[in-house]
Amino acid sequence: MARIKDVAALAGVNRSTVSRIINGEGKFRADTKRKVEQAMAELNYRPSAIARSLATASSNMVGLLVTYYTGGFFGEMMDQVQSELDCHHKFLITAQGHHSAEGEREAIQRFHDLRCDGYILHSRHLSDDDLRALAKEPIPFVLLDRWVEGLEERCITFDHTLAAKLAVNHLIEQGHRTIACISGPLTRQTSVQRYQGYLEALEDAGIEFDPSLVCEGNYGRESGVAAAQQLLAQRSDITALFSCSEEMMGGALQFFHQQQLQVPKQLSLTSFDSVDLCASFYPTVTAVHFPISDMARTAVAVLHGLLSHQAVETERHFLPKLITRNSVQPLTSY
Amino acid sequence: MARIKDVAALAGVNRSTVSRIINGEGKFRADTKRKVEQAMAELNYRPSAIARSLATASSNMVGLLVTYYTGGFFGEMMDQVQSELDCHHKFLITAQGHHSAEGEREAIQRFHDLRCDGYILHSRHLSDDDLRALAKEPIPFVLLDRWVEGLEERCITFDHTLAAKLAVNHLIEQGHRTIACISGPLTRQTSVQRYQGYLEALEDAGIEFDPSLVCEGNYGRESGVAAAQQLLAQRSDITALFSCSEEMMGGALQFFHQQQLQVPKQLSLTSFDSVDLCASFYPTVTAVHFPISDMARTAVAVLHGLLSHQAVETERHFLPKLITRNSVQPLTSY
DNA sequence: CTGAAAGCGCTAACAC
DNA sequence: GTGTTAGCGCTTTCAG
Repeated sequence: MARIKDVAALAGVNRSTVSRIINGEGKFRADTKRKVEQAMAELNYRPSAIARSLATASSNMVGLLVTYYTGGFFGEMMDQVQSELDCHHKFLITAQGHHSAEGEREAIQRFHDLRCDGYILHSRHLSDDDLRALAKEPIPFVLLDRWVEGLEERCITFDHTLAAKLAVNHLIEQGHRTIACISGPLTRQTSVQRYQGYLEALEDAGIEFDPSLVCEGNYGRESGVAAAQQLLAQRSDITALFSCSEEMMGGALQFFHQQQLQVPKQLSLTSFDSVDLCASFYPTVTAVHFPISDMARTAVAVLHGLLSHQAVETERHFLPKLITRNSVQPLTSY
Repeated sequence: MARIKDVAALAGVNRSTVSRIINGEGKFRADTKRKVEQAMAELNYRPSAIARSLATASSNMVGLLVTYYTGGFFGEMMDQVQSELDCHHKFLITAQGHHSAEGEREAIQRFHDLRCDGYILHSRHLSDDDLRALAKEPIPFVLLDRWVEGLEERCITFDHTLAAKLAVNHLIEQGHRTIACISGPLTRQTSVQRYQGYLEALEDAGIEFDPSLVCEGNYGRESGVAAAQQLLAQRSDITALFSCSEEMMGGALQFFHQQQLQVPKQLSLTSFDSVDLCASFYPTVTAVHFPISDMARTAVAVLHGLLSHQAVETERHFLPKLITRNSVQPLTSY
């Protein structure tokens, strides 16, 4: 593997000249430049990002922490982050948090060991205090889909409560009163927010809350079928259901099909959705879209601002949008 | 950020002693070790992977090239690769090929710039010759789900032809004769192999091939609905259908639902499947499982063997397995 | 506009 | 067992 000194030797110049030409710093005699470029081509020279990192104290790497790789959600996120990073000629390092604070800590440790310039954290298990402590360290980071007091500038957030409200309101507007809810794990901040939205929508409409109408899932498909089964067993009078994740909705829908339940004729459905899975169900399911792509892109922009010490003017808070499909029917038409 | 020399100074020893202790090389006085460890803890010291890479000429990074991040397939692959790599204390770098030879080349270039120790390539667009040329370079790599002559040792392969045959045979065994096929893009080696399996199954059973029974998709869900629509329009006598990807099967199934077509009563279905999407459909779809997880893990093992110059005894060729679900019915029962 | 020389943080002979 | 001394491949003052 050719090194800069080989190029310099072949071109008959000093290493620093080659370095400057590579980095486009200053002016050079056209002749010098030509010779150097020719030498680089001839030797098939590519500067070592590693050596460069050491010399510049900047690795050009960005760490992305996610909870898990499986499922479409993470891929979407990563896709956006990588594309944006490509524009800034930065490398992406990923690590999963393995569903524990310890795992997330280890992942960040790896980023640190690699001397990443900054991190994008989709952290679900580190506490607000952990994060605030991390913010005292010199490495900048942004938080994706998380709000931590005192770290507002680094938070890319989404209004989960409003989103859930939108989805549930849509059912209420269609005349539904007995609305079930499959929530996410209530140990997670965003799950609680979504659940909260469900509650608020009911309250706003003057519908009394009934705990037998809610079932806690774990965001996975299997938990969706289990929840649907349990809910229907508990309450045969349910006319509508709201799921806090698309996977759980998929599971629920599968169960309803098995039961020969007609959607939306006998049961109206709305859901959360981040990767448009709801568009692929039958029937297609009306859902609030969680704009993870936009948020991921914004995260990179904000981090880039932090890294280059420039203020970034982007909106950090995202609002939900309801996408109407074929899973909801007015109650009156029964 | 503390450096090794700070630790050495605080512990009152030489840098190389600290280095040796970190890397567990040789013996040290218990006392020295204690002092050093204490100093490291006190300074919150973490060795710089970058400096270490430069000094050892080994980055401990492995590059993973994939075609695209979206969808569950890649996540599954990455999950396995990362876990295995974790065991060997290696870092994972990923890049997507963006569906072009140029994109794949760029991705590999990035790995090279970062001085990755080795690559795992899920390459779909580089030619066999490109790959053979790459094999002449000093950086070792393995090919995931690809067979290239002359590179057998580095190829982790799957018998796509046999897999498709299994899926189609299953339909034939149930008495079906008019079997449609939604193929993948026939520009891809593995797509062709799957299609080939369909043809061979027909031939073995003495069923004449009819081009109006096949439609080429692009592996995406949308192309599945389009293909299903087209096939049904062309041939109303189809009794069974085989899809070369789970996403396309999902699309097709959605279309069949819209058409009120009963599966498997009026139409039997089999599919390829890598992330068990077929288990989440309604009805669940009988499918041949593409063991991407096992293959990904094997890829790491083989690459690790290459990196440590040890022969690896693992089976590099994977065989399909049919997973029977609820989408197939004997033809006689019509 | 280009060269000389020091240094980024670590490891690896080689001494002692 | 531990210290000394060179690098690894690049950038970056500082001269000229």
